[in-house]
Amino acid sequence: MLELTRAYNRSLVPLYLQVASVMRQRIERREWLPRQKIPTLVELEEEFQVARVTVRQAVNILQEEGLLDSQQGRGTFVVEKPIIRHWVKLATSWNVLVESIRDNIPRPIKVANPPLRPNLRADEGKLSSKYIFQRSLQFKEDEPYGVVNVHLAQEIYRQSPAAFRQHPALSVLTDLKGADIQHAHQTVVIGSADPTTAELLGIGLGAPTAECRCVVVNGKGVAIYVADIIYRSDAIQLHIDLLPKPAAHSKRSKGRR
Amino acid sequence: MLELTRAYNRSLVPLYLQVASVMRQRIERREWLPRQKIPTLVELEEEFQVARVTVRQAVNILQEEGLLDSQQGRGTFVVEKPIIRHWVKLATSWNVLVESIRDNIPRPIKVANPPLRPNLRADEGKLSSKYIFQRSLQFKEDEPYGVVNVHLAQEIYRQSPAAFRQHPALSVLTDLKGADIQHAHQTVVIGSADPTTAELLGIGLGAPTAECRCVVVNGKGVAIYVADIIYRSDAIQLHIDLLPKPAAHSKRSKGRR
DNA sequence: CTCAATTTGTTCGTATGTATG
DNA sequence: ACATACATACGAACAAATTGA
Repeated sequence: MLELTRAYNRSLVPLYLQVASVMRQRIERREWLPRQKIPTLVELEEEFQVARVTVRQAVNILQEEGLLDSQQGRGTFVVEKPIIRHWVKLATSWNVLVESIRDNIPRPIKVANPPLRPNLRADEGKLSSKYIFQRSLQFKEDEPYGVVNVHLAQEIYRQSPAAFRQHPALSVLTDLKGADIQHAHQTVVIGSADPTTAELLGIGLGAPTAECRCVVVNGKGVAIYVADIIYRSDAIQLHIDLLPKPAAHSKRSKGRR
Repeated sequence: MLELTRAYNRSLVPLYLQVASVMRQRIERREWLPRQKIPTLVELEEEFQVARVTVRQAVNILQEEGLLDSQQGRGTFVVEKPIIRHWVKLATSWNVLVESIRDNIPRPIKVANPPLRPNLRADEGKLSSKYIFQRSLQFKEDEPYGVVNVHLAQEIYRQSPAAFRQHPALSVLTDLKGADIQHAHQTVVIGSADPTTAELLGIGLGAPTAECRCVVVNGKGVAIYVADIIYRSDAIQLHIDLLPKPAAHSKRSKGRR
């Protein structure tokens, strides 16, 4: 390393990976457009203040990811159709959530030592006496993008075990008569992949993830459904309508389509 | 490295960093509680299948982050009050958003080469003829946690330049008469820090971030306000009420707390 | 066609970081 | 703590392909 304490030092990850993620971002944000020639190695060296070889390592990574294509003597180009994920839109309302789940074909995963009960914070609801644990994987185009860990109160599970084994728990829950759903909420934070998740999603240990926790509470304040859903960070997107679009008469409860 | 192709190989990040992020996660998720003794080095070696020194490197990192405390002969312990962020709750409705911003004291940042106009997708609205660009930093307890990049249509800015220079654009916009706000939406994806953002937020290049884009469209379909807000990933949390809680009389506008 | 400029690709030597046993 | 192996990063020099004058 040089004598210079550079900005990159804040991060412990290798330099060429840092450079690669900045370049990847430029492609995803369409600052570098498909088929376009990106700056030369010399220019990139200067911009990032790194050696030739380091830029090359970064370019190699993006080549293997199918984002860049280098040609000796000509330059390095963004490929014609860089694969950019962010397909799955996280639901922001109950109806949309249930609808989107109904189309899913989650693949169940056997789990060796299932946790007995969810790790509930006090404000999330009271614990039920016993829970059933299920884990499944969500796929899109044969690629796993989400791990679903569901704790379902046994009293609920008992009402229709067959259905719960075959279909997503949430949609069964919605159709269930005696569920008495009172409240449902979801929190999302950015986390990092633990070994199990990394393995299931095919991402690196510690790679960024979106951790969604969805809790359904019944009339007695008991959490009957607690799901921890972990998405790979590049698979999801969240869309929030802050104001209703047409803003006609601001009807609130307009029948559940 | 051994001859073994191990799971960790999926990630190019150094092993000890991967191990550190798993351990950090356990503390944040409260699987390892404050003051609790964590597994011994030997146990960790076995679990992660890495050498002693590698575990120690990971522990060192978490010590410097103020999460762990090792005592020779006794063991390694989670500190009493591990600093866990996730304070800022991302707004999911217009009113909440405006309210939360009103309390903010963003610190304006000079920007050398401001972009002329926002990079709008077709479905986000039509471009206005000219925009004003502003950048500011959001702080909590003297720590920066968010970078706000705002494009404000000049026609709007002109109506109250003084206010727009002093207050958050969104709250001024809300109070403005001639704004004709028709629709507002926000999208959130997980991204990674570019050099500028990394510098401003004091995080590593390529460290995970939450990228929020908030667009306000007027009656003519013109985007009068386009904000790109980049948060450090550990500072924010998103809370979505899927079903209204008490469902009593569903009072909506109940005075500004 | 040749030449020179441009640009990617490769190699060497050295220093430091990472990971193992 | 030590010896070993491999990865990361630097600077510099050189090779090979492309382009346009």
